[in-house]
Amino acid sequence: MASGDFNHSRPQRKRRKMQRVTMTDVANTADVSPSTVSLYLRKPSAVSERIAIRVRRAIDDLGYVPNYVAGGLAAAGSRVVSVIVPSLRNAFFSETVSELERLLARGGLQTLVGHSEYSLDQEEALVRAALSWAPAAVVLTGCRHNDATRKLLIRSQTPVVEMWELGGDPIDQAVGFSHEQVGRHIAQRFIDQGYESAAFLGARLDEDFRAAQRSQGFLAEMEAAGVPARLIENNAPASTSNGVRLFEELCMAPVRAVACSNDMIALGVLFEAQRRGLSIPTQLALAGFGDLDFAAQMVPPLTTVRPSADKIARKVAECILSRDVSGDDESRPVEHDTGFTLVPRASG
Amino acid sequence: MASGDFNHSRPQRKRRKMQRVTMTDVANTADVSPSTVSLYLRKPSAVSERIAIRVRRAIDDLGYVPNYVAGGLAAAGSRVVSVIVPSLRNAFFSETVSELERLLARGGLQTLVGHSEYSLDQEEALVRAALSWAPAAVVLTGCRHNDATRKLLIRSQTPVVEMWELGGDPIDQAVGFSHEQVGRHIAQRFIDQGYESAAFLGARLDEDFRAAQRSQGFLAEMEAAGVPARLIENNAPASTSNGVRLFEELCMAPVRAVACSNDMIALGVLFEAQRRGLSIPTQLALAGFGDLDFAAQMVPPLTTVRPSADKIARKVAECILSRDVSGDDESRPVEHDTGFTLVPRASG
DNA sequence: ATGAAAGCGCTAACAG
DNA sequence: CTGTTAGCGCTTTCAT
Repeated sequence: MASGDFNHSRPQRKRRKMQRVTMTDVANTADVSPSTVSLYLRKPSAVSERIAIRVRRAIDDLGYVPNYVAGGLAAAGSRVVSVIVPSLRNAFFSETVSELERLLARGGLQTLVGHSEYSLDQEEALVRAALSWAPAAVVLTGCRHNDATRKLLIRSQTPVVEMWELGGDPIDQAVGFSHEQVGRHIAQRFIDQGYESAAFLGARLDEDFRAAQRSQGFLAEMEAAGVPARLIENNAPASTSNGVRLFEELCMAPVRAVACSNDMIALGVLFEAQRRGLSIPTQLALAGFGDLDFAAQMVPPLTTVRPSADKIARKVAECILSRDVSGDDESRPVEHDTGFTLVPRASG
Repeated sequence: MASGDFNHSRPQRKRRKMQRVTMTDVANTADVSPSTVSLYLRKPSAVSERIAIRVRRAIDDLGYVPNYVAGGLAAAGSRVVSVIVPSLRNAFFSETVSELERLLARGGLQTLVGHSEYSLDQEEALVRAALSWAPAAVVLTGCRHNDATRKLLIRSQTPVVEMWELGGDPIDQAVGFSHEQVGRHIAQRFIDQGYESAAFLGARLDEDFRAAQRSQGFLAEMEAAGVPARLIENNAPASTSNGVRLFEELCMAPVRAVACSNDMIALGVLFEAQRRGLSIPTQLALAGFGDLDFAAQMVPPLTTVRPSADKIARKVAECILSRDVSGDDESRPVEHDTGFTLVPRASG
């Protein structure tokens, strides 16, 4: 990525010189010095009650809103955390971002989101932009990044958390689980049930490395057990309609059990199976990944894997927040395994 | 909200005084003045090719990453847009945020997200935090806000876009459609089909004002047509499992047609109906809202309403981006109706 | 416990 | 086209 890429200020909106209320205004009104106001804001207990009252009044009267931008500059580090996910349309990530935002907000941190559309170059661009905010931390999805991204991040000294995947060598901290193991567990379930043939339905496997790993684990385990298993894939998003499409393709040469990239795909399979009069699990066994809300409601309920998105979010937040108070370093890199749960249900 | 709320800098991570590469460093290396570097970054065409080359080299050699925080301070206005939605778990909003983020990024704007959990007070807190970033714009969901929020926003002179709903009096710009009309259209469809009784299944109606308006429109239209219609509601999220729950409650006194808060709820109804052996649409007609991906795949396909989340996102981005270049003011407030489409399918 | 002073890294007139 | 000069609003020693 060339250097000319960051033009951080195109012709800007003519913000009229509105006299924003500043800390100095507050100080004047309260008849104290600006630094005292600053101190009060950051550590109210450090100023006398008499002054605290005056400052508080001034703030309310004036409707003062602090300027984090200025604060960030002075303090050499803003209170934003940049979170970069492949896609917000994906329920896993929107769930994680949602929980993360909530948790970080408690710690006084603002969440900056970006989505890479599963592109490593796009990710690099986002990281570049993120670093321009001198963020308190950068959260990335997965442990596969291009070289420039890694270099940028390491060089910046910014705390980094990679989430939703384990196994690469972490830049700093990693929180997630092994997707290959997920695939293996599903395969094992199918093997235990005695199904004699199987397939994995995958979407965007060349971009979604985690889904690819699940498929690989699945196929490997099947092969080890001597159960014939195929991979059907395409490059469309992991949606229900794509599930229908993938399953249609699979039906040209049917199998006894099918594992899906995720629950959305599985939902598509369920519908298409209904349309074709295929009974689940009698004629076709079905498994998904994600344990999204509807999985348990399906008819029949879906066998799936619960990755606990919020557990990941909690752990990530913890990494960031704790790092934030203690200046501990050199303890990295670390991997935190949040595990996953196979949820056996009637579908397969 | 009291004044003590914003402590924008808790004991901060001890960032060692790492010598971040600054613009001055680049200037020195390239043997030009800092302002020339700044100019090059913002308007490459304004510097001579000779110097451009030197600067570019220096940037690459040094691995310079611009500091937006400093830039924002100097330019009196950062290039972030704060987007506040009720929930990111909701597919409508994650879709909108996703698209918005993409579009704004093109314009060099970073997206700051916050979710209010459908609470007006929470929203106020988020707006307060957002304004601390001197954002280029604030995007809110819906047109219902508390007084403090409105005051804060108006006072700040920040461009505001309220999305996903029309009908209130906009603070600045509004992009969306009438949810009441959505309800009426669905009702009309049911009336046209000759169903003699109906119900609306609603989740969180006292917090989700938009869903509440859909229910009101629906009920009003039904009443006008003399078709008996009931409202079944609870305070759980608008999920598939809640759809099941609401429908179970409805089944104590069945009706001929049921309209749902959204498609997730409708999916729950479909499953529960299947379990009870109720045939759709023969015995029960069903309609949703959202036209989520799976709606068209359901068995039978779901009659629903398509709000076009990305159309909203596009229009919002347009409002922000265009405002950004031309300093036009005083043209507000404006409402942009993005409309919606009733998508009739086999379910009802 | 409070204040004075010195920047943080960059942009934006303005001069040359 | 390039450089000089002031800040932007806040935090942070360091005195008092």
